[in-house]
Amino acid sequence: MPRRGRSKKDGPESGEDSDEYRKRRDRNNLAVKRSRVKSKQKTQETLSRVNELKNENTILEEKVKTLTKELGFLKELFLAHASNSADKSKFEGVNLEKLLQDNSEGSSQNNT
Amino acid sequence: MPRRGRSKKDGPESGEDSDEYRKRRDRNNLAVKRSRVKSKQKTQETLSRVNELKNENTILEEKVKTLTKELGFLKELFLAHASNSADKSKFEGVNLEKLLQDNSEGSSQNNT
DNA sequence: CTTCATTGCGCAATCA
DNA sequence: CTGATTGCGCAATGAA
Repeated sequence: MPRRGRSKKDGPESGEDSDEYRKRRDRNNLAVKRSRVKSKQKTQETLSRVNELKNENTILEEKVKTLTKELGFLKELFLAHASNSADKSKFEGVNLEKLLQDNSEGSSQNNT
Repeated sequence: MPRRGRSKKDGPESGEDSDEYRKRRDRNNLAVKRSRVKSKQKTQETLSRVNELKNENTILEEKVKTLTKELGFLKELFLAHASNSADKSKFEGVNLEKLLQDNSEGSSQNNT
């Protein structure tokens, strides 16, 4: 809300004569320009960020695809060999049946 | 550059009397508001997009991590079994040595 | 030429 | 008080 608490004349506020006024205005105009330049830069950076993230994303998706494929391949091989060996239900004590079933969501266990 | 080529009076351009002028101004002011609202919306959407992408990214990175771990695990298992079996250099005719070496870059082959 | 959209700019209010 | 932000209107210009 306008801070107009002055009736007629008790002190310059915005529309002053021409001395300090012009000086203030010029200063502010410069500040405004600075601020706007900064604002536009930020906008551009945000747009760039979107592109960066899109690219990272694409790369990661390809990676997931590749890894999934490899994993599937190894599992097939595994099962095939297990069939030929009668090791079916035990392979180093690993639950192959469960492990080889699906890898969409791996059980996260830190096995260093 | 300002198109002010008029000396005193040759035709209304921007600073007209008050009839059409005000009407034009009001219309433009509305258009400006519309435009600015739209602009701000777009800015917000871009920011949201950044967050969406960041999230997708995090999820994908976790997925890669998990898959990599699983793959490493299977490969170890594979090698271990191969050692105990003397199948070392042949396992269904697969180049285990190469396959199990590294999976950072899988050979992409569409095998439908 | 007319209309609406976009953009640079200055003013004033407000924030910090 | 000072600079930074922000809503707003004006005018130039772009686009249809």
